[in-house]
Amino acid sequence: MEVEAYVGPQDPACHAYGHRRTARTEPLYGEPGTAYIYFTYGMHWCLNAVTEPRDFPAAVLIRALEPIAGFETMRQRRGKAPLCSGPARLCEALGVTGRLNGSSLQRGTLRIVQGKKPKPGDIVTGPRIGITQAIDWPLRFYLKDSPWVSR
DNA sequence: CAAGTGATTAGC
DNA sequence: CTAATCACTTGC
Repeated sequence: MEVEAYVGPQDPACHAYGHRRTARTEPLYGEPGTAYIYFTYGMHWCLNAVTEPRDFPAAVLIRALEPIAGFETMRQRRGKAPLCSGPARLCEALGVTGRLNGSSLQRGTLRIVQGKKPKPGDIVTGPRIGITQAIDWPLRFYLKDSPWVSR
């Protein structure tokens, strides 16, 4: 329902800005379809999908999902609504942690698969949330009028 | 609105 | 080594 793009070495908000390559950012340099999962603010996990070929460090942050199954499990993990609206909320609901960092999102236990194709014009863009650099880059993409987007 | 929380990072 | 930062969430 909602993602943000972090588009590589030239993007000041990307963890791999200036080709920063450390233990944390290493998965960003991997195959497209790799999970990049990082821990932030001392308590939250965030899930990204690596998007570009090996050695070009770019990814999309998954910010919101439409929950379609496993409500009871997600409810137990989260304790409350919203279940999957927010990058750290959806990780908690799905049980996503650093254990899956670097794994394949195409063949692993956590997968991203083709869903309903949105109609032209249903996806809109806007500024990314929660960053201080390049805030004017319209790299947040979300489904118009969706009740599931985080904002 | 501010606090919580600890890994990560740059800079000595 | 130290200190600043942080792609967030919750509760006031």
